[in-house]
Amino acid sequence: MSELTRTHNLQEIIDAPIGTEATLMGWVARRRDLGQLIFITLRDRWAELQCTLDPEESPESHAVASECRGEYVVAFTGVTRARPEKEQREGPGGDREFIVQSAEILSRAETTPFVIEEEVKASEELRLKHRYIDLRRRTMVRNITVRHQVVRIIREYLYEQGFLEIETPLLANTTPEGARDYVVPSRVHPGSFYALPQSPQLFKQVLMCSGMDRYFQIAKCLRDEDLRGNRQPEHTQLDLEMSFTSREQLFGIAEGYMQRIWRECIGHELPVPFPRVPYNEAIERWGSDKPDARFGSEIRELTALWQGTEAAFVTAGLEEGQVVHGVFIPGLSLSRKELDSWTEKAKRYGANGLMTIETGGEEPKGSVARFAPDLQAFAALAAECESSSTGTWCMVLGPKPKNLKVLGELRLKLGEEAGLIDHTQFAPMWVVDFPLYEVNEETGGVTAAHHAFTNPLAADMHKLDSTDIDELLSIRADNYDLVLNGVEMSSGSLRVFDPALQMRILRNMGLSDEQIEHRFGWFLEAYRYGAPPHRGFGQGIDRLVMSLLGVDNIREVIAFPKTATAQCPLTGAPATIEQDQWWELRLQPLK
RNA sequence: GGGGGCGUGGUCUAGUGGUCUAGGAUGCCUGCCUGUCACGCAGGAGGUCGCGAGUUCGAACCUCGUCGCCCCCGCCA
Repeated sequence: MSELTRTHNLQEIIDAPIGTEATLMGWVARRRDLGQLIFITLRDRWAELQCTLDPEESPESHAVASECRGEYVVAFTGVTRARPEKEQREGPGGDREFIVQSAEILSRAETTPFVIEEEVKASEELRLKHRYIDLRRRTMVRNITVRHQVVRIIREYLYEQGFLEIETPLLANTTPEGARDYVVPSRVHPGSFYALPQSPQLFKQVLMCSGMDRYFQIAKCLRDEDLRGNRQPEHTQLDLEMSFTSREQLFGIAEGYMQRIWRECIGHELPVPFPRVPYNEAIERWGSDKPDARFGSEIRELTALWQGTEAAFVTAGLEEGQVVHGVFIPGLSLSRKELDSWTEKAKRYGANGLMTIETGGEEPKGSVARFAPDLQAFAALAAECESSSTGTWCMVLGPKPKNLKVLGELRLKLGEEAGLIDHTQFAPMWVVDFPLYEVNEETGGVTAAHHAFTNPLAADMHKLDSTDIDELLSIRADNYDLVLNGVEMSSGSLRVFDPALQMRILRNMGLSDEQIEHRFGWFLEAYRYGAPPHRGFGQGIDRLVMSLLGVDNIREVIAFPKTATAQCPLTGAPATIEQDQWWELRLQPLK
């Protein structure tokens, strides 16, 4: 092979003055052989450029180009020239071509398993099996590049703010709660196992006890649970923790880098501060702790509008103390068949049925329009909520919590159906003050809703010693989720830094002092030698990049993702191990 | 753990019991072509219809099992 050196990448030669001499290297994206003239579209990570091989210019190069096939790696030496007037094209490099004076094939390529094109037709499985080929596609280059930019911006921003980037172990201990752990057998200690961290939670809190003050890490988090379109067994998280700081200061940090990311990556200005919405209010208004606020149609209580109705089932429900809630979907009009399908959906979410009233039309329509005591009132309320009275009220009758849950789900689907969601918009919000505890279905007692190290809200601290389950469940935590377009982006809290308070919370969860000592002893001890108040959060990087790029599959923003069954089609992982490895680890598979 | 969808030349797909000797597009190979840019034109090669069993005179097509992929619920920060 020759001693050629690349002088320019394709973006550099496109940006250079016409007439620049260069040696280019890249992949043959396309070859157009006109018999005499041959055009080769060269591709690298940066760009694509048309290279012209004219036998009158260089017979040798032309001969080499005749041999070139798709995905051959070539080196071209020559000079850029302005394209003839009529041959100019829109887009980067469309004004020029590269006249090749000397050509060399650096590497030949077999026919690829699928065609490299933007609108990729190959199955995802095949793309993953040959991911190195898939990653040559412009969209994948863009996704991976934007991901890089996101991480770079986060790092730069946090360095400016005085954060220390500190690594924590991957070989750690099993976490007492949460998801299933990935475990790693210890050869040195047969029968003992490390667990791969579900997050660096305990380490980062202990780092605060060390006085590290402002910590962050771009950390891999691992959990052995079933996968989804936006879940992978290993995902990347911005893990962050700060001492001596208020909630507002912490929000300012997150808003700072979010704003910078959106501005620099896609030129979109996110207004700060993001709205702060208490958990209880989010549930009331959107029926969800992660509301999609890109559209209105918030949930309204409509019980009053049903007083005096002739519909027996409604009257009966109201007498039992049930209530009516609804969402108004502007522009929505349901056929008989569509209504049945939506009713089916509502029932799947737990409702007894779906009541609709279509307003704004000539005739009153909808499944319960004829029972409405005052149709005008529905139209008027619609106009007040959505500044339009043309559309459909979708209502459910039942206990309030169930109504809110059902409508929370329906609202999203109906909003999508009615085209109310502007997919170019971003609606971030902080949802704050979640319940500290939730009911533990197995024991009937309470367990930590988020994790056991979340500090209660100061105003609710006095309820901690209550023996009443409902009282305990009403305790709010000093925690917060960053929600964007209905997706949870990050989650964090003020941590318990008083060992005595931590004990009370763990005891409320039904743990004995022995269990607490065994599971969290080392951690609680760290808080006995001078612990600062501190708070932090973890932010999912994969989901952030998905949202930024508007893609709905997490695999599109990860270079080497796993399949839905947690396998890697490229490497074949996970795989069996050799007999001597079993032996060395003192393990054997169960029959 | 449960439910649903898919599996046909390299790739994407048509085909719902006999018309299939499996069609198309794209890719690949050969030839022709000096301004193409999804180049064009002509010709050619390429298939265990995921795998196994069954039903049937006859199966890409129906049934059962199995494997793989995707989506949803459970689960999961």
